[in-house]
Amino acid sequence: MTKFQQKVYGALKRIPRGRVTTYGLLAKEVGCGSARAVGQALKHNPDAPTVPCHRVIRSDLTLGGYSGSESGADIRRKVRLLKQEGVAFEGGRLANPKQLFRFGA
DNA sequence: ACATGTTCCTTAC
DNA sequence: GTAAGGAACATGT
Repeated sequence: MTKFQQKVYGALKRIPRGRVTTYGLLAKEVGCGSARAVGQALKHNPDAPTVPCHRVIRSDLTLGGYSGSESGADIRRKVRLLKQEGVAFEGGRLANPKQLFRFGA
């Protein structure tokens, strides 16, 4: 567990239910500025239920990836979880961009 | 829309 | 210590 991961997970847990964030915003929040580093931290997710990585999507409002795959049953589960929290996806994209959560906003 | 470059962190040799 | 990889973003063609 590195400090970077702690920061990423901390910020991730700060995301309220029914909202989602993007790799870019999350990266900016943790102070790295690089979404790829965040993706690495998320894919290493030591505690999946403690770290709602499914609440993190791409800046393109697409799902991006999940469990190391950009498509598959994992992605479907991700959408399902988000939908369960009130975040609907349409056409593989976030139906409501206003549900994007910005840190400090 | 597709291809290329950039940026930061983690892991492997 | 050096090299390669990754759930991305931005820019150019």
